[in-house]
Amino acid sequence: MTELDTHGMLRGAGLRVTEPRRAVIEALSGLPHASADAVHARVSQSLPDVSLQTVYNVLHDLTGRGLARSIEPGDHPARYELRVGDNHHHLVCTHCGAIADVDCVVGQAPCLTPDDDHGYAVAEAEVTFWGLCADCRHAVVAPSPASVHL
Amino acid sequence: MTELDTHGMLRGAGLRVTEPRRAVIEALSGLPHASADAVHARVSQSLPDVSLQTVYNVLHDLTGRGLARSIEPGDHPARYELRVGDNHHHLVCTHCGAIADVDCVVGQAPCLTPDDDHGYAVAEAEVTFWGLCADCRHAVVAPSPASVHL
DNA sequence: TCCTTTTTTTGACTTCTTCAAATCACGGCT
DNA sequence: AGCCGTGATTTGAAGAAGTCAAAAAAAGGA
Repeated sequence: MTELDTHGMLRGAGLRVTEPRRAVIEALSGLPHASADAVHARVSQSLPDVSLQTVYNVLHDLTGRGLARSIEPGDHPARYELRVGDNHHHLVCTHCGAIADVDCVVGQAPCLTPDDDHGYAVAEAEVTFWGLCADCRHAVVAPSPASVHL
Repeated sequence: MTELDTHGMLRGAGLRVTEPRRAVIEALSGLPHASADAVHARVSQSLPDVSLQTVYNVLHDLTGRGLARSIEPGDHPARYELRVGDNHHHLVCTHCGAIADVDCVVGQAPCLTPDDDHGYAVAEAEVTFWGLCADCRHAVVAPSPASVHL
């Protein structure tokens, strides 16, 4: 198991080392693809006084310095991950919003060049796979109205 | 120029034909990638009493019946388009949210199969290219603080 | 034309996220 | 080791986008 060097990460990015920030990084490490709320809940276990606003601030700082990445799937709340810079994509559950990682599908830079860029300076290509996660397949598809038994 | 058969589209989808609905489809036809607000503004030119809520209702109905598609780019408000079922993707401006169409990049179904689907029933692959549109490149990048002249 | 069902309106409300001012604390410096 | 300035956190309020719900209006089949 790789030791998580929160101190080094923060200082390396030019950020001050504080308990809330270390706790957010640790939360994200244990909960990849967590929402701000989920991070807050996790952080609150060890630091009950950290506010949700602080979690938002920290997540904003981390993403701004490249230590974290935010994923904003459709109309689901934003989620955050520490995996950055390795060009991977996401499976998103249309029902519950759960997210899973997908390593780059076609070689290393899939679909990275549109044939016509319409004058845009393209910086990044993002691939999102939409579907039902295993849990929701069972919960949503399987029990038809008539077959549900409580 | 193809004539827009709003009546046929609606009836074909099992929806009643109403002025607000025809107007929304026409707005979308003239403004591809319009937000609900933009559609409402356009519709208001001919039908000033149509509420924003109605526009939301209509857009919801149209997307539900497959007549329109909604695009939800990151933290920008949702946008809508009539082009459906032709597997194209989008260039989104990170600064202003402008959207341009990109025809399918790699063959016909790019990156459509993740090697590991993590138990998800994948229904769709969405590719989004992020970058600066031509206007924003000039507005944001070009004028450095010192070189701006009012 | 009448009647049922679908649409539209109105207005309040939810959720996620950001803004702003005041307080607090990290950490470079002496 | 202690001070101080800048950067971090808290608090509380506000904002944007979209949804919910009940009542009024209109579409279109009989």
